Amino acid sequence: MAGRETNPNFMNGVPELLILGLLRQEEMYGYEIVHAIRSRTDEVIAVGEGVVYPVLHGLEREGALRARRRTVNGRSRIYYSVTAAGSRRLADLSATWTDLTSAIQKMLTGGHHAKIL
Amino acid sequence: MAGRETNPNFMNGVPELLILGLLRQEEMYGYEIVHAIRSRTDEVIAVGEGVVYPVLHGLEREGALRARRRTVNGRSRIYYSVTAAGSRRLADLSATWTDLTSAIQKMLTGGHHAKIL
DNA sequence: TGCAATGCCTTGAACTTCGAGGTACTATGG
DNA sequence: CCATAGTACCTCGAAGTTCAAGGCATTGCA
Repeated sequence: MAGRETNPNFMNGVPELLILGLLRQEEMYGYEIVHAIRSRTDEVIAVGEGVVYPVLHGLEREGALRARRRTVNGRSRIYYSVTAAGSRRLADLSATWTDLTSAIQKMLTGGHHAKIL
Repeated sequence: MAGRETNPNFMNGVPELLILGLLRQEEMYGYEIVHAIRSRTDEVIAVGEGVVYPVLHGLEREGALRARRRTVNGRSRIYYSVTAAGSRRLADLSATWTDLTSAIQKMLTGGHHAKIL
């Protein structure tokens, strides 16, 4: 019994956050995003295409991204840009991420002492 | 083809990190840890017992934690404390976490511009 | 007596990511 | 001319976590 009420997968939405953050700065296509995340984080984070493409499609379906097909150098690419809804979503995810990291920071630097007995 | 070589679940080990960080400061038992995480993070993070107990058992099996059964107020509790190996593990996880957050921070504050074409 | 809280534990469902594979086209080099 | 590597899209199954809920036993309180 006792309704646990934990939080829904507190660790989620990071790939989404990264992708939206990237696209806010600059229009990009999937394949480019995969490599951009890798290089800009110096390999610290390396998500595969199997993560990026589904996220892209999901965000587009939700209206957070706008897709535009363009051909460059004989190559067909799908460029994504952030919509107004996407900006809001990004702000939300950013806030959540900030809360999370500062919570963890607080825990690690210790110094509370509120025992339960 | 093409060996993707992404990083193994870059988001993992956070519950472990939190638990080790907590126990480094002070000996605790499972049930207490669950509530401590909740209260010290102001509900931002709320992991359930289904997460905490398995992590505790795993860390003990690896030798990162030492368990000691004690009875307090007629209640049997299993107190865990961090071993030397546990401290090393904590240092590793902390470093990984720091790298991860600063990588994400870097991505979000933008300003790189190293396009791939 | 009955209910809530304490304290331990396990398990199945749900969700994410990983890793690999598939298709197609272009550029390069032998 | 053909083979290989790179670009660019996509999907799917296996693996790994976390969630939510439940079970069990004891103590405290009304």
